[in-house]
Amino acid sequence: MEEVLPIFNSAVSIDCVLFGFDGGELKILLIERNEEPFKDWWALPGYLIGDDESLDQSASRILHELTGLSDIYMEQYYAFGEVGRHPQGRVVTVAYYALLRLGGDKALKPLSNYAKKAQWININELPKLGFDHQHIFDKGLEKIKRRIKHLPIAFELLPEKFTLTQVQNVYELILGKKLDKRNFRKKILSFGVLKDLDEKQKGVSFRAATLYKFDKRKYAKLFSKEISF
Amino acid sequence: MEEVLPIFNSAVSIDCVLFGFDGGELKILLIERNEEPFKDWWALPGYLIGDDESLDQSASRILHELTGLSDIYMEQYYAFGEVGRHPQGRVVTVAYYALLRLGGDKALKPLSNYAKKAQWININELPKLGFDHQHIFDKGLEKIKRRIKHLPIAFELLPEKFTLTQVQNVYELILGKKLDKRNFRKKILSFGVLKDLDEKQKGVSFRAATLYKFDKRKYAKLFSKEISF
DNA sequence: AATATAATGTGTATTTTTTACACTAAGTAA
DNA sequence: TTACTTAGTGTAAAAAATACACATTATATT
Repeated sequence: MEEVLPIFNSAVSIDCVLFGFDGGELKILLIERNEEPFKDWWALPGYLIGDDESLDQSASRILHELTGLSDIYMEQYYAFGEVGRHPQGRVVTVAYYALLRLGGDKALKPLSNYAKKAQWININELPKLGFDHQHIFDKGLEKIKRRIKHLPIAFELLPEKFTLTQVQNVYELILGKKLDKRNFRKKILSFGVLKDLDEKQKGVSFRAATLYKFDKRKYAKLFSKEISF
Repeated sequence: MEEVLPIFNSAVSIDCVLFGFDGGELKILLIERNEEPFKDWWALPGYLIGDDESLDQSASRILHELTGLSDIYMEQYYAFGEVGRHPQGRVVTVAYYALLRLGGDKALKPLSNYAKKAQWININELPKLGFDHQHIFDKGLEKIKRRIKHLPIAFELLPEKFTLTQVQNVYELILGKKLDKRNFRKKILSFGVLKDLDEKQKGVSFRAATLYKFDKRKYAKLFSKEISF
């Protein structure tokens, strides 16, 4: 007696929640869609996985095609599969997030015309999003809030050289609350992943702050360590 | 100009990693498969999602059909989608875990004959598993290790009434190391979710320990709280 | 040159949390 | 009654988290 064989009638997509920090603001990357469904709507960059790609590979490729960005390490955080979430059929989407350093160099030019354009938008001024993307974004924000408390992932948002005040700004934006300056510095330095560059900020109109960079080797070690019970 | 429409040529499945605690051992629930591929192999209980079910609903239904268990709260933790992971086509699987109290009452009887049988197996004595299920299990174990450090989820593994020593045993099994008895008790009680039942263990051959139960209301509150930076 | 401005950068005392550590109490079995 | 086995308990020390305020420095203005 034979059970029903798998029926390949579904699709799997990837959606990317990319956080960026720019001009003191926390932003995410959205595209303006050029295709139905939700043509002309804003949405998270996302598309169907390819037949010969793992989920991770799909995520990188899709991000590249829709935004022009490459070499971005993204982390998978949840799969969304409500029945009616895609109007054209059953599409389960796997969501990824990443934290990015913004600033001049990385241009946004969709290679596919599936997206009209890609743009960084302040997370407090999000437009109405297509599909269930608002929900996917909300979960992504929650996720990084939890993460940032345990690991110094905030550095991924900053340029190579940064000041401690900038780091604190990122934390305050993500956590949505003010932190004490002295305690913050004490704690963030205690991770042991910041290197004092013996170098000052340039082009600021008041006292220049010391620049730091972060030590990738030590940073990587932190990820393997676990807090013990 | 028209982009390619979504092509519905994939399948999505659910796999469940159910942890159970019994006789001082940490076990997971496996099925012996009755269908190709991997007929006669051991595997995690899992099957394809249904057309009219969300992922969560599918997970509950599949678990029930393959093991007879119902009313189990499972949590999604990762999606696995390597290209060759399923020999019959592209199947992306979404993994769920749950912690269960074992013991007499819950019988294991697969309703579907997709599984020959379901059985609890010590996590240190796992057989070779079909598909990439060993990998899925490994990730699930990692996940609960991290979780148990922050939230008292171990109680989900215990019977309604339990002793503090039993709780400690569960922690030690999951974390894979010995813990100090006094410090453990201090900490576990400090969560404020345990209720002293003023009642002793019965039928043990030495000094009987005090029984506790856990307070579901306070327990639920813990989940919403966050540790602040 | 002097002054105002705005952000940088620093220390300590207090409280809370974590850790390390060893013996007595109670119940059962022989 | 004795031997055995597990339950149950406290304290001191160390480490981490918190609360809190002012002097310093570079620039811009007059």
